[in-house]
Amino acid sequence: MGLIQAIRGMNDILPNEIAWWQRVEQTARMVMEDFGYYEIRTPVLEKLELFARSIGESTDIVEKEMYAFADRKGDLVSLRPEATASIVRALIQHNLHADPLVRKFYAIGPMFRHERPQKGRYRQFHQIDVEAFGVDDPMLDAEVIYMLRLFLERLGLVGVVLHLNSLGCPSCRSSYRILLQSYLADHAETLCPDCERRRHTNPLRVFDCKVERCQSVLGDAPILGDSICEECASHFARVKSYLSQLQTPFLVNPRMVRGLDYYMRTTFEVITDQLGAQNAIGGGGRYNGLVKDLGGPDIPGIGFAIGMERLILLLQQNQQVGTPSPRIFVAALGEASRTRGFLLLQELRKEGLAADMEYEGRSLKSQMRRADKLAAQHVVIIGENELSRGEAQIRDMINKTQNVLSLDRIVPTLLEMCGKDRKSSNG
RNA sequence: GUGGGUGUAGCUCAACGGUUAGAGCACUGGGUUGUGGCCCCAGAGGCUGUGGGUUCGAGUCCCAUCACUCACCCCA
Repeated sequence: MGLIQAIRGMNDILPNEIAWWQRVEQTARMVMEDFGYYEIRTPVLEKLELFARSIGESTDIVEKEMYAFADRKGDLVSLRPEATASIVRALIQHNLHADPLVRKFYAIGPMFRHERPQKGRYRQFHQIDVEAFGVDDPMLDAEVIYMLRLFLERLGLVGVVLHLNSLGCPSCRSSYRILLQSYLADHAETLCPDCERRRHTNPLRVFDCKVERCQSVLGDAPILGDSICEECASHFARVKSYLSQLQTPFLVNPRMVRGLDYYMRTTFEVITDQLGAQNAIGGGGRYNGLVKDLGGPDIPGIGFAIGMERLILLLQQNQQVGTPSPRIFVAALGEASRTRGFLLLQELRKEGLAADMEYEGRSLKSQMRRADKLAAQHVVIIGENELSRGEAQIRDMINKTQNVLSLDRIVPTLLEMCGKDRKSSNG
């Protein structure tokens, strides 16, 4: 089609799937707020520097995936590729850390990364994002992970595994890095070209490689967990202990490395095997140095993000959502009846009843068909005969029964019949 | 950014290089003076993604381009 289309990798979310989004968002809000999180909304556009400094100059996200450009004034800006940086910026800018009550935030909204689209990967995608500041205790690490699990459980998600790791702190990681680099140097000729490059730029990332040769090399590689400092080790041990006491299953994955530089100590990912190549539906970790690096006070932080598209794809594979609500349909025959029906329709809506009609004066049969398609529970039929007597018929579409009522009793009667659940929507 | 696959009706898909491009579902009307689902009949709906080329002739073959899709890469 030569017509204007949506930009590549950016999708319309159409009415027939919006119920999924609403359910996920509502569930998220309920769970997060029970845990003491407050919603925050930050701009989708930020100064480029914010992302470069927080995520890391040499990460893939910053190097090649950002929607970055110069605005009309010449300032370098970018659509946000993730939410943490913006929330930290807002925290610092508004001194939110000074308020002991408001240090836990959640945000829901679109993110942008210029990658080649694929199943579960889009250029505009949506995240539910959670950040908690000011607490270094592993109790919070465990609680954050527990909340993530509870959220997914409440949605009825099955078949996902929580991977857990500790990346250590900057000091123990740098000593490990040297260890790993020398090991990789010894096996340099076996590595794939990508890993040969990564060996210098970001050796930890070699663990993510899916090439078999590389994985076999890594079998004997030094493990980060063996060389983290005592403090980090004990932090990690306590996280695991709390999780066990919370009966939250996890899989320690010493090879899990995450793609953003600011993570340290606890990191985690929720993995599925049902989405093809894009197997992470959520992930996060601790980032104690980040607030300070961005010019704020030296306070710790931890958070995670959930990919809504991926989550919903998974839910759709295993569940169904109903279409909303009780509906009343007004069927009218003849010009005067149509006018009366139109006025009645608006009265019903004013009373909070979901109702609709056929506006184009089709045959009664056609109108009944439409009512059936809409799954209307009741149809109000106003023909010329009824109108002349000041009456209408109410047909119960489920029981196939029908009776005559005077027009002025229609609204109260329908209110009584569907009043109880008129605001329910079975999601 | 690199590779593979696919673009035909609103949707799912047919059509050996050869008349006027078909089917199912969905839609509209009728079968029933004014009553839904099932059934039957009829109708409407297409610049075959776009632009070039080969050919007497292209939905079909070639090139380009755009989009979708899967994978690499990376991540949510």
